[in-house]
Amino acid sequence: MPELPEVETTRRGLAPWLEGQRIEKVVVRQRQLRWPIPRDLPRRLAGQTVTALDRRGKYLLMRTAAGTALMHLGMSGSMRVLTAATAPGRHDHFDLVLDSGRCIRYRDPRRFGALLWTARDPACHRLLAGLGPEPLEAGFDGACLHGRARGRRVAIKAFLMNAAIVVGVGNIYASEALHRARIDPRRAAGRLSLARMQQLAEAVREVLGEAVALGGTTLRDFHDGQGEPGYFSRQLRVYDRAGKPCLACGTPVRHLVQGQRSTYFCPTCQR
DNA sequence: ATGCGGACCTGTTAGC
DNA sequence: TGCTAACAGGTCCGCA
Repeated sequence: MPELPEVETTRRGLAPWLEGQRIEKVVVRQRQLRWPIPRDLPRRLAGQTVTALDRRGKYLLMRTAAGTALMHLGMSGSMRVLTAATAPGRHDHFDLVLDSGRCIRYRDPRRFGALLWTARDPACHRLLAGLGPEPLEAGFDGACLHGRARGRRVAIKAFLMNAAIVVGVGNIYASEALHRARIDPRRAAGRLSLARMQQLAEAVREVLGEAVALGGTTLRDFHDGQGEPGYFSRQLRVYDRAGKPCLACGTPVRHLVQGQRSTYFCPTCQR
């Protein structure tokens, strides 16, 4: 479900409720997520004050003086602000109960998400250490894409979705960015000129930036911390539009499968 | 080093 | 109407 814009939307929605607040306790109902929630995590987090809620790629970093909780929403995760008394549902796997009486509840039907703890600099954590640049910050541009693509034969779409190259671009925004940059998703990454990579970097920034501004994309079930859907869905130009006219030229949008993931593109606009 | 396929898990929908 | 298969927004890991 969540790509960078959805995670950032979640972060922005939760930050005001978390930052400066003390965590009274952590209630774990289901430990088995992508990795088991560490047994000592509730003990380490209880009594701590949240100094900041940050994001790195699709990970949320909840910082405290004792260490940092890493949270990932996987494919189907979401987090909401509730009052602690609200009855939990079947897939509500853990709660962060605050002194204020609020409760940040994590829900994830498929359990591909994660809640982990690190007492050290989270940037050095094995899951974060190898991540590429943030697409909406300085350090990401066409030159870095071009440089990293040298000699590589992977399809540009898979390349773009590789978090070691750039973080935050998932299946929806990869198709959207390639359409805006007019690049065929099947092209070998190493065969694209610097100029085209610059267009692609710009398209990635544009798509993700607009999506963040609209609160992300809700296709089926994404909702922010307040339970609101994202409004970028309407801006999607190719994703989930197979057979419908390309909004630029009218050619029917094509669907294909790359590496077990759906890709959508316009065979006329994208070369 | 790179690239590919499988693995993790549940819910929803398309098709027979 | 009911069953089954395919598919869904992620990404790590092991193997060739």
